[in-house]
Amino acid sequence: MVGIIEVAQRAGVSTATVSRALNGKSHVSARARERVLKAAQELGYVASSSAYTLATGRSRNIGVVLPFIDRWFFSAVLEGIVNALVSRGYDITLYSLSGGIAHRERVFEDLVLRKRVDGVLTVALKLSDRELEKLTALKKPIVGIGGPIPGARSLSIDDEGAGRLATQHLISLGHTEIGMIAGNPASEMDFHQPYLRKTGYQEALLDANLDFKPQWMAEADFTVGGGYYAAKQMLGDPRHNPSAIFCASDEMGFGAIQAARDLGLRVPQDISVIGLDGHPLGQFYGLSTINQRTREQGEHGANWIVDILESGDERELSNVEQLNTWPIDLEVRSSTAKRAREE
Amino acid sequence: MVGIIEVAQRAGVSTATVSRALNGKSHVSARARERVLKAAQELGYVASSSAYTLATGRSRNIGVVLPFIDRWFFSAVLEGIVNALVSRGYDITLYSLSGGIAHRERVFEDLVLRKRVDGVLTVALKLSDRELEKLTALKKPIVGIGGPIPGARSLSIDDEGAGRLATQHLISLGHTEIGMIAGNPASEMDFHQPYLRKTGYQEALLDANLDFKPQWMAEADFTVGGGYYAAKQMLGDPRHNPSAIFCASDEMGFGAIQAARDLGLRVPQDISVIGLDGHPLGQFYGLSTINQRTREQGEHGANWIVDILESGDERELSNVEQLNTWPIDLEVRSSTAKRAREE
DNA sequence: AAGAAGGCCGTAAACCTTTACAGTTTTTGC
DNA sequence: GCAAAAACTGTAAAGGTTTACGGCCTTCTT
Repeated sequence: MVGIIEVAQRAGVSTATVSRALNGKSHVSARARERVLKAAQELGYVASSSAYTLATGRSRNIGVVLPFIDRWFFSAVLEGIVNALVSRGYDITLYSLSGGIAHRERVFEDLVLRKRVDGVLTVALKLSDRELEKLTALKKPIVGIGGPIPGARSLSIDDEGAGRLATQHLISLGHTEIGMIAGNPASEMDFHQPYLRKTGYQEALLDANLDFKPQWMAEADFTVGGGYYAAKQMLGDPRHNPSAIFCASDEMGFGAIQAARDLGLRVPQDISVIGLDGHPLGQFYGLSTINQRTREQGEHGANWIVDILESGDERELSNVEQLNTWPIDLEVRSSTAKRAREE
Repeated sequence: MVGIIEVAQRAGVSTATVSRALNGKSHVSARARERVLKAAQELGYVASSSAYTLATGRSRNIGVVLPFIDRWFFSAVLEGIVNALVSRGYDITLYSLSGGIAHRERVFEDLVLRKRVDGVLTVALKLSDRELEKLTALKKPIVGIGGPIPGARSLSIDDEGAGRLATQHLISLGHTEIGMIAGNPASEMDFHQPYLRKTGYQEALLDANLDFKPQWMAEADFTVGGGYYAAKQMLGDPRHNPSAIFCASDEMGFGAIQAARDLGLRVPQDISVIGLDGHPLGQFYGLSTINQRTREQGEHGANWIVDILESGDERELSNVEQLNTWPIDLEVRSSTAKRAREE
């Protein structure tokens, strides 16, 4: 294995100079730098990251923690994070919490703390006081994507506002019996969107003086399956089926559309459906939605944490509560239309 | 920062004993072990992974390289990999190649080689000779998932056989004009499935003495969008539209179903569609498919590489060509039916 | 009871870098 | 051309762990 010593010998300089030259530090003559670069090239030298980390205390590695990977929202955020991080020269270490609660404890206790990462990016996760406290004590910055983190930085859409906007869109089309398929907080670890989106929906109804029936509120997984079953129950009940549904995610929306079809209802003539996400499939199924540009959220969060790390300002590393609100767009397609139901 | 020295002092032993006790090695008395464990617990000690790596040359970290993250196949494999790896105590470092070719070079040259990972898991990727050679020289095992890797271990379905099976299913339903939407090798980095699945399709036609028209073969992205546009072209041409289509991925299949609908064709009465993957959405759209149990492939590949690393046999670390064929299942749903078209 | 065997344990080297500090050379200003 | 400043370079310590080796203490055998 070729180390920095071999490079130094071949270039006829000391290891200190090699290190400086290779890391682009100043205080090294052009001539020496050139020779070092040449020697390193010829020997195929590449520095050992563990020795680098041990010596500097920095790993150029960000830990990313998410509850799931194979659901669209999470993989899209992750894609954005990875792209941003590699282009800034950082590695990413991936932690998924889908293994359950004990597993989660281990992730935060063991892994994150082993001087292994310079910072932590969480996606749609609420950190416990204990977890937050640990990270804070270590002066490792945390940035949360998709949900506010009390006491730390976060980047999130205004979930309540999004719920309100989606509902208002339906109201503006003349709908008065509006259902919602909301997320199920318990089944989704403990992120925040379910509650907030529901609140936005209720507020919009209240503002418009519209009725709210408990039968119009269902809780389900954030998946196509969840949306399908919930919509089937809601739409299949002839006593009080709504004429429009707001789904807390696009995937639920796809399920709802399919459920409507299977019940013989036409979308949007018989039933309007709006989702929330900006899933690429939405275009094909004509699903109206609130686009939250998920991948860009990931990129932005990743760049943010690197900015903090590279600001050179030690104080920046402490966690401070700071919420960055990410803009959203209403994207109207063919799954929502004017209310056509006879009274 | 509390290190091994503090633990040793508190436990009244040497650092060597602490290390041995904590790593479960022998040659340490029960009494000493107990005191060490207690001291470590009280101090909240957790070993520095970089120092461990530097001293042992092992990182307990596997590099995972994939071309995309936010496409279903890849995120599903990744989910499987992550689950298997964390439960065996390994970290994962993620590399996505979606940044382009220069980026790819960097991943393999810089990152993978920095003694940073103990092994590499690639997903649906063909390694260049150069890349393979580098890894081989370092005695780091490679396992490829989803495609054979010449000169290294790989785990893959029989893509050709899968293509044949899907096509034979359509033939068995009486179809004689069978189209295929195949992958576009150029747009998809350089993995192998596109070509092989196409071959299987052609062989099945040949075996059954069926015609093959060039208009029945389209190349597209492995996405819903790709399938949609390709199917629309193929089905929209009244001169030679097929009565069944085999799509090289389920997502293409969803696009094809939607295209058929938009053209006023009923699935499966007017047109049969079969995909390949086992995408969870398939259930909702009734897409017949070849299920390749993607997530389990990821788990299996991950366990395989850890087995190699922990076999204790140094020779195992060298890469040898070895192909493990992963079984597939035909899953018939409602998108394929007996040919009903009048002659 | 003496000697041997073997289990425990500690010392110190090794892993590979970065970087503070000190020393040397070059440049600059007059 | 000289002194001072600046730029460059080298030595060696530091970073936190693992582990080879040698020494000590038990315990067993005869």
